[in-house]
Amino acid sequence: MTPRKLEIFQTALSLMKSKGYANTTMRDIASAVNMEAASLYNHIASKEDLLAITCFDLADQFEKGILEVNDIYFDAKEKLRMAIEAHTQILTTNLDASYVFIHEWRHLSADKLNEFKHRRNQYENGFIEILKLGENEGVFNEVDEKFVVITILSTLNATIEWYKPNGAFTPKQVANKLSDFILNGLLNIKN
Amino acid sequence: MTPRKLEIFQTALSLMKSKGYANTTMRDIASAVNMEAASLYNHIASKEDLLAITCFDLADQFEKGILEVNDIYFDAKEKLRMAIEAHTQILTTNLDASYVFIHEWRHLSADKLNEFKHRRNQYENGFIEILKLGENEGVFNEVDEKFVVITILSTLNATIEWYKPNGAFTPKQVANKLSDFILNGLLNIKN
DNA sequence: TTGCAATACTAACAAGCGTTAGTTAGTGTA
DNA sequence: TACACTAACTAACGCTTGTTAGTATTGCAA
Repeated sequence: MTPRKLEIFQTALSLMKSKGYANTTMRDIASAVNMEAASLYNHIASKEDLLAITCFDLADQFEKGILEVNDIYFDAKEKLRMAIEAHTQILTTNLDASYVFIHEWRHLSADKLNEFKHRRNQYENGFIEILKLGENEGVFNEVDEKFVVITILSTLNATIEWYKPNGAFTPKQVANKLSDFILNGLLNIKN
Repeated sequence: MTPRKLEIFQTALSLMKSKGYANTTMRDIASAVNMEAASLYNHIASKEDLLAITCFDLADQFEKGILEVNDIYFDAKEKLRMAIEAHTQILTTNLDASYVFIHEWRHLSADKLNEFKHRRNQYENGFIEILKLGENEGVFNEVDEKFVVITILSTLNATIEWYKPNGAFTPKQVANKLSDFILNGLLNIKN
């Protein structure tokens, strides 16, 4: 990844974050990096590559995170906190890419779309494993795992809608807020 | 709204749900209702109208819901449950429209986009009102309200990713699951 | 029965799209 | 000096898009 290619990716992701994939043209991206649209093709193969490489690179990171958590022996509560922290770390350190990943993946072409969905399913299964462990331990409430895992991931992904890299919270602090919310809920324990 | 116009809207929303707004062409919609693209313009003014009318109609419903909840005297816990139920009712009884509302609103043109964001902010403020009430009552944990309201709404909106109208749960049951999750969290109280 | 409004059609336009072809200037290497 | 490589350019292609103009058909109201 040459510096110029990196610049193109970062610029493209930033544009796609604010305007969406479909509304971001190659000419938009080109003019944002001061070149002609045709010149982009010296660096990337196609517009879809920008999306696909971004999506699958992040998918790699997410998978690596959940696999590491599930490879280690810990109780479910601790595992869930670790998985949440890993997820949050990736989101907050790749804000634009994460935004595109979460909102624009359905613009992938058919075969890549299938692969993407399959890998997302596997990732969800990693969380379901933790939930089941917690239920066996008696630590988590018995839940509809599919419902809960979608809910948890939506909760985590909401981070990209408000997080500012130089704002009040470190990624670790965000992860703790999210873990507390997911584990304890909104109610004050006294009540 | 004539029957034919209704059919066009429902068909368009269904297509936009599966393919996205940008990838759904007027010719797609037309052929799905067995007419030519040009004929659609006897019923609707533009492609964006399909999106805008859908978004603002749902916005009306959401606003009405939160206003009713906040106009009634109740404790915060009950109010939050009511707001969650109202939100879930609208989502589950307008699945395609809700999907488009949640995922495609950013394709609105500039001025409508501003109005949309403004109204979404007002809706969030309705929830923040409940959160503050709950903190004053000592019932809710002290929280960063902006963080929590975005998190809650993301949690609620995740419903459209899995809910099936003729599936196992009524809207009311879904609302209860969501309320329980948001209020109590995942942890078994015994622990 | 006439006339009008609603609804469909065919044909086409202007704009914008991603991408390719062919070329050129600059840079480092044999 | 000669060559190859990189990265930029101009020009254009083929296609799709939302939309408009103009016209035909239909069914109800007068």
